[in-house]
Amino acid sequence: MTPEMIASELRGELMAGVLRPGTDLSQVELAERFGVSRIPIRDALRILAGEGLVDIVANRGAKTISLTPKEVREIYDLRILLECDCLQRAAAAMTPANLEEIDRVRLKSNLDAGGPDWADGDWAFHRVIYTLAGRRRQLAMIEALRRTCVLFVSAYGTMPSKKPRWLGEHDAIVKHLRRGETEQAVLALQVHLDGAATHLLTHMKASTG
Amino acid sequence: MTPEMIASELRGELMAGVLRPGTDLSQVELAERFGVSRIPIRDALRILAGEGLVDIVANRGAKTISLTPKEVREIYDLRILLECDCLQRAAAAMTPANLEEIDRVRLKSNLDAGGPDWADGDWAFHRVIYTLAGRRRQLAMIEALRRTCVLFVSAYGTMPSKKPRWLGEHDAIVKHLRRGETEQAVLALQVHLDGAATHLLTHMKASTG
DNA sequence: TTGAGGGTTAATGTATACATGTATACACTT
DNA sequence: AAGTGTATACATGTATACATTAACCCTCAA
Repeated sequence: MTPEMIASELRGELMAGVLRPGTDLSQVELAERFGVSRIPIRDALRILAGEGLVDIVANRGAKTISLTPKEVREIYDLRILLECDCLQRAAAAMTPANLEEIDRVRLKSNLDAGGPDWADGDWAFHRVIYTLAGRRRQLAMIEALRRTCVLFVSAYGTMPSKKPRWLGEHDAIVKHLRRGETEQAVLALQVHLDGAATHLLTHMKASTG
Repeated sequence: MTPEMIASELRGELMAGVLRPGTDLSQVELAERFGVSRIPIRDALRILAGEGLVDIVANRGAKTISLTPKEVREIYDLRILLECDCLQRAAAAMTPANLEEIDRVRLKSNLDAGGPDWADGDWAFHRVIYTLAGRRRQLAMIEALRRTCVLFVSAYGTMPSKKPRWLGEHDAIVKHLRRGETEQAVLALQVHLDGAATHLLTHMKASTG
């Protein structure tokens, strides 16, 4: 049980909605649970804090992040900025073989839609596209932002209600890419992300106020 | 000496060029130097790793980051994306009082130009503008990216050679903002950052190969 | 000479014990 | 009765000691 493994485990629970936003993360509890001392737990919490999933306050412990609607909106705006740029760069380097691969991943990810692994499948689709841009840091930043979103999406669990819409938008993006309509593909991605943001914000405001 | 204080101290040395890119950071050495045990040192290193200034490899220690020219280019591209967007949002919310404040900071920062505090002054100028956008996370991301750049800029120390150019570009940005020419201000910022990237890359390639 | 193997050394990683800081509850003052 | 102060309990922070890993060097054989 290395700190990385512990961080990975906690990250999974965070993103699956098991640990809801704002949950206290006690060092002693986690140490008992993972069967280690508090030292590697502290390391794991620092790792997660570095990823922006956990807030650490000196002498007062760690808790999972808790975002205001305004912050959620900002994060989605950042994703739009970074992901649309990534898509544009990817489109410039895209080959027919890439397009086939993308559509294969899309169809496979559709099978996960609505289920517990939906977030993974969705990300697999987006990632296979973004990877073509050859931008490691940008991809890492996008993934970090996406994780914080997933934490909240899972906590509210209302995405399946619009499953056909999300899948249709994925389809639209691929169609535009096939036709070489980069601008429209980028626009479709922007609409896709903006719609997800609006959807999440609606449910956040409705449930907590 | 809390981990935060230690991290802050090391961050300063990194950005001042005292600790050059790729330097090994021994826990025992740092512990002796700061007069604490290795535990708070480990915490400090994790904090810096979260900021992207230090790379930690399990069982093999920590070292200051070392970037390839390709990565430097990517980071500047990300800065262009995030900072231009920030400037655009800031321009939309800008009042005459804000413009005066910005020019005041600009003039003050000119005094630091070429000296050891140049990076601070430069950032003060950019930050006073970006803050108006009201985007905390975006600003934090920009600052993190900027820090990694400063680390390399300091290490090569060739920025003063083009001092008039950088100051002139700051001036141009403010002039465009004054006239309400947002698009041109954004373009000027893009040119400013791209020029800095090109300058740094030229010297990186020339000195190390 | 070169390459593989093992042993030594020095670093990091972890556990335990102790120190410090924070929160809660209760008594006390106003 | 409300607020403040204090004591106690509990969580986090740190130091020391030990375990473990990795790097380095030396030996030995091809």
